[in-house]
Amino acid sequence: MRRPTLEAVAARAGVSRATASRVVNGQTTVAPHIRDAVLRAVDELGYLPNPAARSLVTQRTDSIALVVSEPGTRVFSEDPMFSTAIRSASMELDAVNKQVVLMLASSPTSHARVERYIAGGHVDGVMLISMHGADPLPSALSRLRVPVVSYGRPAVPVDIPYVDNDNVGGAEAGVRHLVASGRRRIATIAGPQDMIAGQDRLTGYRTVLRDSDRRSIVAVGDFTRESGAVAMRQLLRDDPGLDAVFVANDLMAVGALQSLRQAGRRVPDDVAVVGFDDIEAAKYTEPPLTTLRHPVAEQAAAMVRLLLGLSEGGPSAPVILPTELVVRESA
Amino acid sequence: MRRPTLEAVAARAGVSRATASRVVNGQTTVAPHIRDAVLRAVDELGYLPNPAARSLVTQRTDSIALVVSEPGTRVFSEDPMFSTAIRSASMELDAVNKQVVLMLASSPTSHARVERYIAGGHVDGVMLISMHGADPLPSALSRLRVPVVSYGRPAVPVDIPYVDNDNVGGAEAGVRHLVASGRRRIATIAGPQDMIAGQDRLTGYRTVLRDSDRRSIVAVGDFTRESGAVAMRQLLRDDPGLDAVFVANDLMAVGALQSLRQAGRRVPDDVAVVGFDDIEAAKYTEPPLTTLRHPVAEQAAAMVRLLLGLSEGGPSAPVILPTELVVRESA
DNA sequence: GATGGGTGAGAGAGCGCTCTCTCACGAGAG
DNA sequence: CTCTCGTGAGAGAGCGCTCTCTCACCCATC
Repeated sequence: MRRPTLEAVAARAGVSRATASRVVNGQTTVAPHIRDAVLRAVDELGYLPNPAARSLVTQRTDSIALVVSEPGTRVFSEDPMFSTAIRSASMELDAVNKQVVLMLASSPTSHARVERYIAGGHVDGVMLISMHGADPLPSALSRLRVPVVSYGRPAVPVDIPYVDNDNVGGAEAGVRHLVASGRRRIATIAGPQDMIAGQDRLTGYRTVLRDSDRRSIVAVGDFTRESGAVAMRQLLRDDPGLDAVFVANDLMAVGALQSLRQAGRRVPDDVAVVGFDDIEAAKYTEPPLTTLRHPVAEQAAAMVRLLLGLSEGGPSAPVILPTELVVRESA
Repeated sequence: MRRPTLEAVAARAGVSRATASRVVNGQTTVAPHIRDAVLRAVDELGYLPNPAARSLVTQRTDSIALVVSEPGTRVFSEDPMFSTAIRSASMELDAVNKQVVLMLASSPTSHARVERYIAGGHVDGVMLISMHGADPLPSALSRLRVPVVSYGRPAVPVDIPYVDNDNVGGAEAGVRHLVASGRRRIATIAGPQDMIAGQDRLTGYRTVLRDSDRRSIVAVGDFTRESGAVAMRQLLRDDPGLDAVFVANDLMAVGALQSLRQAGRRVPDDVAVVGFDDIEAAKYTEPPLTTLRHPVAEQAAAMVRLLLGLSEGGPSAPVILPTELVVRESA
């Protein structure tokens, strides 16, 4: 006993399959009483259109791939940015009745699989969250004839519209806050330099330090708490006299705070700390973290709109969202 | 200029469409030289099977829905359990070439949408992450003729195989640890009582307290940091003399630690704290958190295997995974 | 009263694939 | 040398839907 087909609905309503199809798809060129008859039949039979059959002829799938490329296990699970972005994009797509196909690509094998999948026409569009510079996916996907947008500026110059936040400007604002509060020796824990966010936030730091005649003191982390803790210990060895540190994301700032505590430095009295992202956890550190807020959910939603607009020939200019300094107790 | 079809491949290789199909689908009843000719044609044309056409006849979609039901915005984004589970399930499904369709259902509207989607035959199976007791989805989905498995025991008794961790046993171990270290007045911050994890962890707490002749002191949170902070303040008001608190998850424990700090209590000297989950952040609290670890990734992977087994008539007995006490400095 | 245009419904051709059924052919047995 | 059987390849039906094309019918117009 299989599922009812449109044929069955048409038969029950006493109309042709074509008319039933028109009603199901909401066309208006159907007389009201016929329309009602069809809808009643749909209801009685519990009819639901077969998506495969529909896709076959319409050449649409009504689903969108959300590709998260090269997610380090820890980072993906721990950094709430991912889940926030995924959630927001998902809700935005739900609203227009598109489904989200989630693809996590970490190995060359899985990159190839993703590429084949997209090329195979399983989805109508792709949202790419790719942070890593060496990632082959942005260029690979941009060659396909599927609309692609990116969350964050792609690391390699490639013709993909994207939505990003103002990483440089945010970093500048954070470091300027430290300068303004009289800090002299301002270090930074930078993010990975093969990621745009890592690069840009370091650029912002350097710009302000240069303009205010201070020396850069740089350690590099990989956006995990652990790397933040390690980098902070190294900075304290390199320059025991530092009195502030700008950390490229909150997760690393959490690690840095722990290292400072273990080294006996008081925050903010001895060392001021500014983070980046304003994750929820930033309110619960000891002391609460001064950081730069950027609208992750809005960025993801904007990305969805960009993608949907693209399929309708809309504009494909990058969207850059602003960043806001949130002052708490750490600086 | 559309994509090459199997017809084109067959023509190029000089065989029938049926033979080309056999080769593409890896059947062995094809002579080697013909097989090679077809594969060469596939390669030259860049042929990829049309998934809609294939699904239409095979009645399979090779994709699995991952339904996260009723995720409070904050909890979903902040609790790393979700991303860990999603990641693990996704990787496990990738390995068998199944795609993950992610559906977040939070409102009655979206519940209906999910149900229609599943009933519509878009997917071959469903993995349900539903924590809320009043959630209509478990029973709704179990009525469909699609295999369904659940991450965590469903709150309402319903015939869905599931994988869960030993919440009761874990809570007992945590509280026993507090008893063994000589704590007298042991409170708890319980999780929401319409969630199984909330109920079971409270049950474990109560059992041990009863067995050791202590009085229960209970506040209830909703698994967010904020609610943990609020609950802790309330407990301190209710019983200023408490010397330990068992918190039903780490996120709430983070909030509780903050409230204890603000109230001037030292941890663990004045008040010992035990959490639950062992999220990464537990290592970075001040002081680091003693907690109960359970294997989220393994639980998700086991859920995938359960689902895949189900479609092949495998067993559908619930799987319960063990929990382990991780002693750090907070208790 | 004949003609023209507009509207609503049906007929039927595919979309690209899988799979059953059929058939051709060659080898081995009698 | 004929018959049987097994193996490998082709023919063709159909999966369930959309959409174009066609046509019937009604009303307004001259």
